[in-house]
Amino acid sequence: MTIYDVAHEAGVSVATVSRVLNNTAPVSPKTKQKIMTVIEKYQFQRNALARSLKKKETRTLGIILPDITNPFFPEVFSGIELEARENDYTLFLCDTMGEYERETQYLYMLRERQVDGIVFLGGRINLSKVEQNLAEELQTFAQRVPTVLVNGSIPGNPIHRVCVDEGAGTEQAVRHLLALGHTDIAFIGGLEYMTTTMQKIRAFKKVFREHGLTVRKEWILYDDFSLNAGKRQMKKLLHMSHKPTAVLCVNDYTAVGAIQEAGRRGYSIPNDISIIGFDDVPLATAILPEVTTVSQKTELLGRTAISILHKLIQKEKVKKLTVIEPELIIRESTAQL
Amino acid sequence: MTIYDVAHEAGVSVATVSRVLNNTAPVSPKTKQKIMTVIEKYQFQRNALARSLKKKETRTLGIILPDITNPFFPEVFSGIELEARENDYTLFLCDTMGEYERETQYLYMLRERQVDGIVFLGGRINLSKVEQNLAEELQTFAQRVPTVLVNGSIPGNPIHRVCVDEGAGTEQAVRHLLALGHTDIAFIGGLEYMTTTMQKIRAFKKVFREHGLTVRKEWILYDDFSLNAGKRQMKKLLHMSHKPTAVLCVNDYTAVGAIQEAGRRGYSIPNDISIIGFDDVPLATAILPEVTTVSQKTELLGRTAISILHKLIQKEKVKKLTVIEPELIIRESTAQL
DNA sequence: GTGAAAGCGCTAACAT
DNA sequence: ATGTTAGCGCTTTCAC
Repeated sequence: MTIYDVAHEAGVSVATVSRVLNNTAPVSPKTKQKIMTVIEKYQFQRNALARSLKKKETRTLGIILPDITNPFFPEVFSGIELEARENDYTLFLCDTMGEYERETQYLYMLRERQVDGIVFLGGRINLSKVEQNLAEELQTFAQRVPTVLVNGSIPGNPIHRVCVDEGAGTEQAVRHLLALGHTDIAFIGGLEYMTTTMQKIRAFKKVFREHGLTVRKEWILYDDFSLNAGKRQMKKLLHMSHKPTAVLCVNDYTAVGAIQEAGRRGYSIPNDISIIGFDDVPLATAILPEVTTVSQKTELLGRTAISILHKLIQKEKVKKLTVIEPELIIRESTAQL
Repeated sequence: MTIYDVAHEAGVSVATVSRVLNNTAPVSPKTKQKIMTVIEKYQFQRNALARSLKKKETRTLGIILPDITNPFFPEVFSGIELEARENDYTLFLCDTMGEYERETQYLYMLRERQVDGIVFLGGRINLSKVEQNLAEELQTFAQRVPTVLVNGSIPGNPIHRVCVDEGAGTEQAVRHLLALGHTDIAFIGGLEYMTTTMQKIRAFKKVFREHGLTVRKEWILYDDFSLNAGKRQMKKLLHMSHKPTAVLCVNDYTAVGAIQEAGRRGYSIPNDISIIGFDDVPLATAILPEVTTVSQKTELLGRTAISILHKLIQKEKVKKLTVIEPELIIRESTAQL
């Protein structure tokens, strides 16, 4: 059923039907009524494809992320969805499952589908050294379709982005530990070549330096971002002759893994060791002790990304970088030395 | 840039360009080459809107689910994505956040967008008594666009569905507990009017009946599906004069909540109380003790849903109901009485 | 092997 | 207030 069928059945022209559908010009109550009756009778729904083709706007957005299974992403997706809904966008969700090549594929696919904009999380924009061609590709893309990066960047920062200040968050965490009397602090997890990891370690070192302390190189343990990373590296730490009294983790997932491993080996958290996470995903309050962590304000992060993207789409002026201040959430996994 | 521009630049007709783009008819190597050159030079990408409008197929699917923040759903979404990708579908993700009204909105929206099919998880199809009009709406919808329901149904089962046999899974769990010597078993969580809850309780009772046991009414504790539900109801249980020695939880989330609460009150799991979850989300292995649970085989579930949907779309014959057998995963939260 | 042209369902400029 | 009509960018039939 098309707009023509409706027009015919109601004895009017397609233009008039279009007018009542879009409320785009005055139509007499009578004809309007006639048309509405037909629409309801046949449950007519217009074809968004045709509409978008003509209007050159799809009201659709692409979200590219590396792993929906990692609890951080559903949380920010939730914020994205909320804000998108308010602005009447529908979302394509593209999970690259950590493969950079797939990012490229999705980028092309989304352009073919004429999305009004995209938001890009994780993946290549988290690499401290982005391959030249990956960066260029994304930049070229961003010139053609409005794009915002979340918690990441590419060299030269040519693309709009919204970021949590992970350095500031880490500083808060370290200061908290210091205030509790800890100076033997280790850092667990995160791939060395990702900015999330680097920023945190940099901030960690900075605070130490300010306090005239130095961080022990053997206590900086790189790994991936998984639960098992936390377990593995905690185990390593616990085998050392000189053990830290507190450990900072790259995210809540690894923190939980670390806590589990410590518990399994008979250590009591936080009495024997203080542990601190990052992100504040629901998992952080699921375990005993509940994890002290740094909130990324995930919902706000998602909402902000869309609100910026929306402005970009309307060609409003927006500043290139929006920073979100994280917040230390003190719970049960940290204690006085 | 359109196909016309390409045609013009290459000195051929649009038909020919279309032919090489779609490989839909033989084109001489020479002209093909000319066209490819132009395409690469200008980075031409075709407009999927126009294409879909003409072909009456969009290669898009709508996924409607109640809460992407609940770890069960990202897991099945992952399976969905995997299978969708293999069949070249792109996904609209619609999170209703538990609001039935929003399901309706998304249903309409997806039809306007001409999706080739939808998969529907949770929400109204999980209600043991679906409101008449909600059921009808969905049924009418399913007649017009291929639809598959995951872990749910509506009266009369007119729509294709794929379900995990939650009853069978629960039976395995109860038998496991029985085998460990437990007969004082409680059940925690789940809204009373949802099928996920009902099916489990029914199976629970059935196994008890078979063994000549009866379940204590005061040990069946309804609540929602959250972590806090687990905490709340475990607390209640622990305040009773006669306490169960084992508890069955409606999902892993509540199981973890229950474990946390028990631990907080000084009970040792599984020594004092055995606890068993359902779903087998990653959370289940994140805590100490790792939780014994029933795997829903989430990835398989997602993949199956799409593979059925795909067949439906191609108008292949598919059986109305596909059942997936769950599997008991014995870990650390259950022990001999 | 290639081209001309109709048409997918809609919007919007122009006419009445 | 309403109708006519020209596209939007593509696929596909029908000619040649």
